[in-house]
Amino acid sequence: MFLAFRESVATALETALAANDYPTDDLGIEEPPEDVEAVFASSVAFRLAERAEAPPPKVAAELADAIDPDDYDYLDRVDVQGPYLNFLPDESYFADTLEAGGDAAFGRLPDRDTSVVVEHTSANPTGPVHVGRARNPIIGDAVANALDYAGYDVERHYYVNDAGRQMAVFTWAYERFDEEDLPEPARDRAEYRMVRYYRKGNAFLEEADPEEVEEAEAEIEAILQGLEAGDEETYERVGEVVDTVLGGMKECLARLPADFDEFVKETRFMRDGSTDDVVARLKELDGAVYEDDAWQLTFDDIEKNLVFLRADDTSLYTTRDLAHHEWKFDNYDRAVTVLGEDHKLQAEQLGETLELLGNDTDRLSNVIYSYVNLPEGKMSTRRGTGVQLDDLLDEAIDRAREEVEDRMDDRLRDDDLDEADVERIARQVGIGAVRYDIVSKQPTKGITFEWERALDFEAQSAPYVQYVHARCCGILDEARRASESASGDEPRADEADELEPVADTSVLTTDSERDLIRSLARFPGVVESAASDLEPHQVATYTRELADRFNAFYRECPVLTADDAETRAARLALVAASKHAVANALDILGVEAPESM
RNA sequence: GGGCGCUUAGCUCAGUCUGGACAGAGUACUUGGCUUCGGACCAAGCUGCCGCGGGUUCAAAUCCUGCAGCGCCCA
Repeated sequence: MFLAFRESVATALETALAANDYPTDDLGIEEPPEDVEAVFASSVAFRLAERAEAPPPKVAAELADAIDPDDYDYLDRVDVQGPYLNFLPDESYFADTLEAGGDAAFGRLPDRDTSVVVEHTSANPTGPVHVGRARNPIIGDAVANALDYAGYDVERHYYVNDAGRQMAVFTWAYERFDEEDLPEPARDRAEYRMVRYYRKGNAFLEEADPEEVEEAEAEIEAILQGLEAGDEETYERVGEVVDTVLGGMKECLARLPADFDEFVKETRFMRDGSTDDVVARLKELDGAVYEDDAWQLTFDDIEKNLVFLRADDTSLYTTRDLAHHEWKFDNYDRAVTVLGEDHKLQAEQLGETLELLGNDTDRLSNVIYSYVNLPEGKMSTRRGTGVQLDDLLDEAIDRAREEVEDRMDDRLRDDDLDEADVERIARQVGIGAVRYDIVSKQPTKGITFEWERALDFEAQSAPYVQYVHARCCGILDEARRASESASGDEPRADEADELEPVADTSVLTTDSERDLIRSLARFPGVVESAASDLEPHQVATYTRELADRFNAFYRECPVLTADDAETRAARLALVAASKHAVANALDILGVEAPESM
């Protein structure tokens, strides 16, 4: 309704402007401050004042007069408040919102028939996922979810850098060292076992006799050359290491959960010839030069050249990534990449080069986030410094479990939570809190990881929002049981929230009811905006507002014990809509919505 | 040295792209509220040179510019 109403307002304004011979390129539509009753407002009168040779309030009045609300859907009236035009919705706006909210898919936008590939995480398979990287899957997954809700056909990809020096070093180390010479793994899972070889290998290259290091470097070089030459045996050796480590990392990411439709390997674009093809086309470009023993590409806007082919004819990471991105363009309408700020220059060069190669780079967007650092500095898989994501999640779950147990005695509701429930709630709340904390902030802001802060369940956190969902479920559950015992019929098997299809909003008269329904109406607009800006934190900001509004409503308005049947039915519909909005908003954020907690 | 990003209440953050109605939340601190649908809740109070200086504008946290601090990147 929100989006349809915005359309109406835009059309109304445009028509009124045109009728008065004003330009229609700037409508100045905005959402007014909270204490103004309107859903939309326009500040256009400010800008027209000079041209009209009249003060803004007068222009605003003139425009308001030119609009007949009857001509536009959902528009009840246009108020003039000083220089502002305020657009107020009619009752059908609220009624339609309540009806739409009854659908479990509330907030999902119509199919756009447009495919998007979201690439995220793409961490080199060198070892356990640490917290420094954790922002990527959490933001990436939420971006993908937001696009999905906004009606795009979304594919989630993890690009696997299996052709670089890191993997050659890893493969060499894995074959070179014996397990009995390694320390115990921190955790009994593939990537924790495997990373020991990688660390040992790197330490060896730094500390061993120069002669031995030289020998090792020759073996590493041989692996790289083997990959470049398309040698099958080399692929298999490297592939074993890559797949094993990646297998463990997948398990870790699945705990968030962050799942992928496809793991796209870099070597794929070496083997299918597309990297060679890219190289050939790059050489033909005007900006291509051979300098300092390498083929490079110069740019107009970027100072730094892009080296795309070494003297020994080996390709570089970015060269292969160019082939990768052209493959994306061939298979998807749009491509979104979530990457750390350290890759920003690379990404700019990549975009420029794709453009020079004749691609339409408007189809490509990047979401860039700042790294999570420890108070004492950077995290590193190679050096073994940092906090592992697994440890953070375990700790979060442990603390959440303590909370659940502490609160057990205070619970008003006697729904007898058993051991399995406690464990479920601990997991939902613990992991939810970690994700919410990360996804609710602008990605460009730096985060310094601190245990206490990351695991704060108070504050504007996931549990606060999750609690609203559980409350809604509790009320709807009560309502269903009451209706079953009253009717004496067979228990209905369908959803509790389908109980009361009647949505007569005219009985919802208190401020808290109106505020809540207003917030509910905005939800599809929030989804739209979060998806088009690729900013899932907008959804997190919204969940807080919605939760606030719901709690205020809950306090003011008894639902099950409402004065009359109509009010009860309408309030139940409000609860059902709230439940759907909260559940779906949390779903976008990748946070579970518990039915009880 | 050059490029990019960040800087808003004691603390953690929205708001900045697209300038517009008195700059908002939470937390902390001070109060008050459970025989009533779930108190992980609600209500009231307190909290600001929006990093600093200049500019554009009827209007600047928001745009431009110089500077500082922090982060990232570049040989």
